[in-house]
Amino acid sequence: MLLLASSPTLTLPSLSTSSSSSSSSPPTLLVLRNCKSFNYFRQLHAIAIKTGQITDPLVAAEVLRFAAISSGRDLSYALKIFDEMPEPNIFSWNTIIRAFSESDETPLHAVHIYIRLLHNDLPKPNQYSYPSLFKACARDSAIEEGRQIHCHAMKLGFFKDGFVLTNLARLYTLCGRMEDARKLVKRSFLQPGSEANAVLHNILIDGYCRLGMISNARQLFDEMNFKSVISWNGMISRYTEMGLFKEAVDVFYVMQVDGVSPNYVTLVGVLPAISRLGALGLGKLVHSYAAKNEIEVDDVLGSALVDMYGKCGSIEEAIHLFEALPKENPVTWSSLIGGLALHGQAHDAIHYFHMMEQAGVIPSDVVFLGVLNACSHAGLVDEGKVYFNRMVTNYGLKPRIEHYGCMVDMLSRAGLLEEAEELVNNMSMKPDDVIYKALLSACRIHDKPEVGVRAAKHLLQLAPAAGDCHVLLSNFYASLGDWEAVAEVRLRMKKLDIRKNPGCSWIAVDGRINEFFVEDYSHPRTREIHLMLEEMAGKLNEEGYVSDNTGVLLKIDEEEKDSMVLYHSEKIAVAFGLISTKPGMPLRVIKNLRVCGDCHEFLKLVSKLYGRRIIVRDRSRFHHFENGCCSCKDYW
DNA sequence: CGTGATCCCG
Repeated sequence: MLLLASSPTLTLPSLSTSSSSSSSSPPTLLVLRNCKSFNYFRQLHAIAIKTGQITDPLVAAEVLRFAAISSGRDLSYALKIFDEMPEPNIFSWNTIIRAFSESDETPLHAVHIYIRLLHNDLPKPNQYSYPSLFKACARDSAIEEGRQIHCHAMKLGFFKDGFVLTNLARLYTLCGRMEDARKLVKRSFLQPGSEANAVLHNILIDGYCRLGMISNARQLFDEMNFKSVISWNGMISRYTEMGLFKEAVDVFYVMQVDGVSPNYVTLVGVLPAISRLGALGLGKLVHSYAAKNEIEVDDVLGSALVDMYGKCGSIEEAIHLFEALPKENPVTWSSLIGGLALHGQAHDAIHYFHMMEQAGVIPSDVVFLGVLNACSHAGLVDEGKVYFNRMVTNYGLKPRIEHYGCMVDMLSRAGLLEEAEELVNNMSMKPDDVIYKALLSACRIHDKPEVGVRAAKHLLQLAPAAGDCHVLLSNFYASLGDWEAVAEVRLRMKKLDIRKNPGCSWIAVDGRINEFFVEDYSHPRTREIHLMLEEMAGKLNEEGYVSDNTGVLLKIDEEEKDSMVLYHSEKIAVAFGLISTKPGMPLRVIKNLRVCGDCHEFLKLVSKLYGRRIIVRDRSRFHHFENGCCSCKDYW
């Protein structure tokens, strides 16, 4: 009974070797399969040895299984058990091979064991041996070993086995050998419509995407006439991963036209793309699809939905949905806190952070990014410092470059340029271009030329060919009145063909996304849009609005072309929204750059004179324009 | 006694 001391609630099989041992299946086998802890397992192992049950190959295999591939595995213990087996059968060989193939430290040890297995008087490897071996090679990028084992598998006749082939394809794609992987598909003996063939193609598509060869991936995808729902999910996720959000959403549509029903993973995969596009209508559709099709909104899908509502401008919905979700997962919290930060609701973000702590959930570094971002947008410098310190001292989290980015941005915009620069100089890693951009853009507003000149030098070194950096540099020198430096930057841009990022805004109307660039005349209703713009300008002028063309005159505008600010993309998008939606309907616009000062004033007035809520998400945050005011309180 | 492809917050 001493053995029971450490786990009194568990029931052990009887130690007596009398009548009960006559039953056909040894009780130890069942108990082993349900065993949860390693301590308890060692007791069972001891019992199996004591009772002689260990000589039963099934019991021995199960003992090895637990030591080798259960969650609390112990590889050296497993190897000891394996080496003490008198004549391990092929199941046990496969188990120990798999155990090492999944290890982080010595995956190739699986191959060493395999070499032992190749001796004549031992069992022959079977189709279950090879998937683990290829995984082992993939983990170690051991392409030469992989090739040789590939030959063995083919010689033994496993060229029709789906699992052998898919794992082999995985090995080749993970090693970047797309040609070899492709040959495998071409010469495979798999049935065209079989599941294994779909898996094989999915692996290949994933391989092309990993190498950035998205058009090869898409071509292969289009050629598949036996796509599984996983094939569709994969394509959607890969597009999203590469920032091709429109394409992701497009595939999501086409899959449904093809008659394939989206499942849980489809929704989780497509939501981030919808979020980035700010397509609230489509996001709501996904939400109701989940409800109608009894797809459970758990913490993962729930977090994706909370993120979507936040990024699509409906922070109230995000909060409402959050309340109904399980709250053990830090991702659920960071989705909400990140959303609140985007909307400038810093006090709410901090409030939820405290609730998270009270709920006993350990915050991740992403949660802190949300909190710091919120403090930065609201100018809460003291609070920002408190949470930055708390992250390090209370939670032992190392600040990443993004955290420093938030802090530098927060300090700079609050006018504390010297303090910001001190932080940059003392941070524990090399500052990147994002950091110097934050510093430099604030130097212009707060008139700190010395700090700015130093930041500009660093920026030119770090990002010698980036368009947005040069715009920033030009802005900065222009604010100093240093026209020679401005000319120099512009000459450099011309010589190196460095271009500004084209400004782009989009607005969804009736489920369709309408995209506008600066001075864009390509939309079918462009004539009406420009008449509307002129009407708006006239109406605003009566109210005393004077367009602020300074940016244009100084040639320091963020937009693509040096044009009249009246044709900035967000103004075009809003004009289009006004003529294509019912009076009183809110307008939701997404923009890829920061809103300029003139557009900000313009939209404030439009919200008042046209009686519309205008919700604009720019590169860093939301602006809710209503009745002549903006939610950012002009601090952005 | 058993192996493959899709999955939330930066």
